[in-house]
Amino acid sequence: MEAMNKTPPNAAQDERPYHHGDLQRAVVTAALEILAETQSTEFSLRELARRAGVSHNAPYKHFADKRELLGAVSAEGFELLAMRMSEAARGKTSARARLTAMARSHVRHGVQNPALYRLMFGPFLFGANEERPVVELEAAEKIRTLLEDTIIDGALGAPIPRSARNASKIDGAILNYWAQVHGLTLLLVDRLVGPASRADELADRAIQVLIDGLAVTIPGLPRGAWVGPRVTRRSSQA
Amino acid sequence: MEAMNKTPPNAAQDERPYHHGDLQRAVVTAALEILAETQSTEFSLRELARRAGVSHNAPYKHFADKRELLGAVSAEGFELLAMRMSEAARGKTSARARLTAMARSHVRHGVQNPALYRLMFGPFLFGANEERPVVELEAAEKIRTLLEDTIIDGALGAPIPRSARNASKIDGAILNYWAQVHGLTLLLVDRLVGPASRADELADRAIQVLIDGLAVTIPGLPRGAWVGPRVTRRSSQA
DNA sequence: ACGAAAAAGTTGACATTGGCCACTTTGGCG
DNA sequence: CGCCAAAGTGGCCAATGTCAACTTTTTCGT
Repeated sequence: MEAMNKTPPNAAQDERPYHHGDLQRAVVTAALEILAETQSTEFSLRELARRAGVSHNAPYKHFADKRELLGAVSAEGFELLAMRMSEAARGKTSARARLTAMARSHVRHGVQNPALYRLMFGPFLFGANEERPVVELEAAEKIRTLLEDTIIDGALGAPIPRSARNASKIDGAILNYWAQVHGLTLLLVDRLVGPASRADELADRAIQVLIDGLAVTIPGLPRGAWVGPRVTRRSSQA
Repeated sequence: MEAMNKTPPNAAQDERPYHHGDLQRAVVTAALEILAETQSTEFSLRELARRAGVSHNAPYKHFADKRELLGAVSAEGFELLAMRMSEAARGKTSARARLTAMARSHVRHGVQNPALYRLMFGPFLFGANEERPVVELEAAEKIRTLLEDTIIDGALGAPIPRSARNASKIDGAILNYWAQVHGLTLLLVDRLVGPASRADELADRAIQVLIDGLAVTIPGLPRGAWVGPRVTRRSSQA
C-alpha cells in the first residue's frame, strides 16, 4: 500500500533525498568556505556538517578523521595555486616574465586566503614523524614542475638544458625561488611585513633580487639534498 | 584542636607549598616542553596544569586564556632566537660572516623546534583582523635591528650609512633576507625540502645568492611599504 | 527480478577540552 | 593581630572529535 510515496522524486528539488549525492565534494567545499570566513583550521566538524545539511557524523563516511578532511582541502588549495600560476604564466612571452607572473600569483594566492595557504604548507596534516599526505605531495609536485620548466626555458637569463650535470643547479635555483617567494608570502600573511596591498611590487623585487643573485653563478645543490615533495623520487622504482 | 597539622612546613621540600612560588614561569616552561614533545600547539591547558602540578584552573590566574599563554611562549621563542643569532654573530670579524652565521642559527632554531617556530611566526595569536601581541612585536624588533646593524656594517659588500636616503634600501635588503631565510626555514620545517641535516649548507647558499643579488643594485622598498613589526613606528610619536 | 550486502546517513553516547563560577588557602601589610 | 587581595581548588557547562549501533538506500550477483 501507498507505493506512491517511496522515493518521491516529485517533491521539487528541495526535498533532499536521503543520500546527498556528492557529500564528499560538498564537505570539502563547505570546509573551504568556513576556512575563508573564520581564517582558522580549528573550525568544528559539526559546524561543517550543519552547513552541508547532514548529521554531525555523515562526513565520517568519507573521511577517516579531521586530518584527512583537511588534507583534501589542502590538496584542493595546491591544485588551485597550480592553476592560477600556470594561467598567470600563459601569454607571457619571455621565461622571465613567466617566472615573475608565477611569483605574483603565488603571493596573491597566499594573501587572499591566509588560512588556506598555511594549511597547505603547514604541519596540520602530518604528525611529528609522519610523512605528508600523498594527495598533497602530488599536487605540490605539479607546481615544482611548472617552475622547473620555466627555469629550463631561460627564466634566469639563459636556457639551462635539462641534463644530469645541471639537475642540481636547477634544483638549487628552485629552492631559492621557493624560499624567497614562500617566505615573502608568509611574512605578508603573518603581518610581519606589509602592507598586503603592496604584494605585487614586493614579489617583483623578490624575483629581481633572486635572478640577479642566480645570474652570477648558479651554485647547485649539495649532493643528497632534495627540493620539493619527494613523492616522485620514490615512484621511479615502480 | 589538632593545631599541629595546620601548615606543616617540616615535611621535607617535596611537600609543595600551597602557593607555587613562580607559576607564571613554570607554566611557560612546561608549555615549551610540551610543545617540543608533541610538536603541536593543540595541547591542552589541563595537561599543562597537570605537569606543573597544579589544578586545571591555576594558570588562569596568570593568563587570561590560552592565546595569552601561547603569546608568552612565542615571545620566549623570539628572545631565544635573538640570543642565538647575536651569539652566533659574536666573534666573527666580517659583517658578511656575521650575516651568514645569523642565517644559520635562524634556520637551526626553526629546524630544532618546528612547533615553536611556527608558533612564533604563525597566526595562532591574533585573530582575523587583530594585531600581533605587543610582547611579540618587541621581541621581533630586536631581531630586525640585529640584521639592520649587520647590513649597515657592510654585510652586502660595502657599508651602507644609515641615512634617510638609504633607509628604504636597507629595509628592502632586510625584507629579502627575511623572506629567503624564513622561507628556507619553513620549507625545511614543513619537509618540502631537505634533508634537515643539510640546513647549514642550504642556509649558506641562500645567503650567497641573496648577497650576489643585492650586490648588483640595492633596489629599495616601494614608498609606504614596511618591514618587520610596526611597533616602533608608532612609538616614535610617544 | 530479487534479496543480501555494502554504502551512506542518523541518533546516541562518552571522554576531553576551554572557560566560568564560587569557594578556600596563603602571604603581606597596616 | 586582623584583614584583604592574590593564588590555587573543585565543580560545572556547552562544545567537540570520535566510536558504536541502528536505519535507509543503492548496487549487484544469481
